[in-house]
Amino acid sequence: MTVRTRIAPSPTGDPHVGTAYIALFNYCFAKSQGGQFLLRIEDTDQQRSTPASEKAILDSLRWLGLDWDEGPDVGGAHGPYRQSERSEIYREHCEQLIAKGLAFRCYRTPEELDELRESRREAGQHTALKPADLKLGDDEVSRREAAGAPYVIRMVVPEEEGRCEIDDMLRGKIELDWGQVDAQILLKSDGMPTYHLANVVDDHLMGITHVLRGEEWINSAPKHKLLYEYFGWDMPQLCHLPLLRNPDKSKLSKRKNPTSILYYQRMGFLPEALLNYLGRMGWSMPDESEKFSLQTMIANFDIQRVSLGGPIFDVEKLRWLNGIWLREDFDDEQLVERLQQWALNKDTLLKLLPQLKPRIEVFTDIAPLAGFFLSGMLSIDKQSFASCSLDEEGLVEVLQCCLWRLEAEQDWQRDNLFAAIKGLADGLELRMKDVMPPLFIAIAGTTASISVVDSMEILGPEISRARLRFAIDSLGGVGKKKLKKLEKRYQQLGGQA
RNA sequence: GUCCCCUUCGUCUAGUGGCCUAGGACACUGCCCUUUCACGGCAGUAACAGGGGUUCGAGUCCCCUAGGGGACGCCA
Repeated sequence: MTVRTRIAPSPTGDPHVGTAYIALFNYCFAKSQGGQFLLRIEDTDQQRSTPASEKAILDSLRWLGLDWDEGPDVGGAHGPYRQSERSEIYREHCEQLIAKGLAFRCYRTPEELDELRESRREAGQHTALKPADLKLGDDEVSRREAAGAPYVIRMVVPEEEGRCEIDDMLRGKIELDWGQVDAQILLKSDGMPTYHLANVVDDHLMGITHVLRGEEWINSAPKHKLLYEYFGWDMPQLCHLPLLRNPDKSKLSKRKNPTSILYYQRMGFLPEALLNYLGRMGWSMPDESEKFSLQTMIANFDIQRVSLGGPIFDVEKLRWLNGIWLREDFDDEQLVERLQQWALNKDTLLKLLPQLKPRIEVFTDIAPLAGFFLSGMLSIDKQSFASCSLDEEGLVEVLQCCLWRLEAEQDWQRDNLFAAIKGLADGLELRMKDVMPPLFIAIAGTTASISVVDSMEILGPEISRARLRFAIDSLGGVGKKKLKKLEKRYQQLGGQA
């Protein structure tokens, strides 16, 4: 048996706990049956993937203890495969399908596609575009071809009504309408494959026998089934896992919850506890025990014990579990080691010292000055911002815009951070004198502190962003309507910058 | 809007037709331990979404309704 998780680097470089969640179940499923666990990196979307974001996600999985196997040699690369390195493979497979009449080149422009969808929406129900909808006259095709117009390769799908049956290991038979299945793009105009093509081709070449993925993929399963048929390959067993949720039950998102594995790492959670907690999401041990190691989970793993309701990620319970882990499974020596790995080490001190030295006279001055570097969320409330020049509404606006700006910041260094904040202040037509104090309070808890951009650099993006969010919340948060207005304004600024 | 998935305490869950007077865990409350706080121990509040079937018997099987979520991209 061989399973594989596809990992998609996020544009911000944050490795998402949802990814680790899926990876964990793939890992346990494979290992419990003596199988292989492979990784595949999605990097054909130029927006998302950078070497840094890839590294971040691989490091995170390794930190959690989810080591992947060296899979079969597919297209000349080992390890966690990268799609873009083998774009030729996907093109070849597309050509095969075209030759068999199961795929076609499509020269439709984005504008035409919008129109087609719109008219379909008005007339009927499904917005799925069929090959017949997309077809152009022969002379029009050759005209665009001659003009060197960009094209994509799409798959042929059934035009007529009917049902497609999908087998799910947990849900049994799922029936979906062919009507909602569109002529999916397989190869984008830049020559890169879409998930759907890459997924099927990779899985076949890698010898994947079981696919465990998030339930957001259920609706595209018919496309995948069709592709397997087109290629004449056996389809792996499918298994759709529930999605992790925010407290408001929507799909887990960073706006409402810290979702980055790096955040939990920086906050001082143990990888053992985080992994354990993820294993309790939608899954339970036969004896219902709460605390278990990865090895224990594997030894007791039964995919049928997955419960289908989307579990809410509850940081409170994760904290409790982490406390149990560090009390029960670590003696003082081991804990010292973990603490040093975390932040209590020479490197951290060396980073802090240049900031601290001018401000201290004796060592004991350090604790009050640098305490916020070792803290999670600070104990601040509305009162903490009383000395700021802006009113509460203004404070929230500034902090929210800063948050957005800093969420987009790829290169987390003091000078970049300063430039970002300065640019934002200019755009908002505010003086730095008004913008900086709330930032100081959000990041350090007080305006009497070391440089805020240096602090942010040392704290790292995860904690810094979380503190900004926390500060916004302590000021009462941003209402939905206001958020939209603000977002518009912020986007206009983005145009200037 | 259309299609799909899901539904047991506030939250994570046990439950695979009789063992369910629905069990455990987090959180919360109270008590004990303790110079304090925490840890630990003990106890308490709290759920089968609603309605119809099937069955001798339904949290468990079927149907309808409601609610929640997801998908409808040259994102994954």
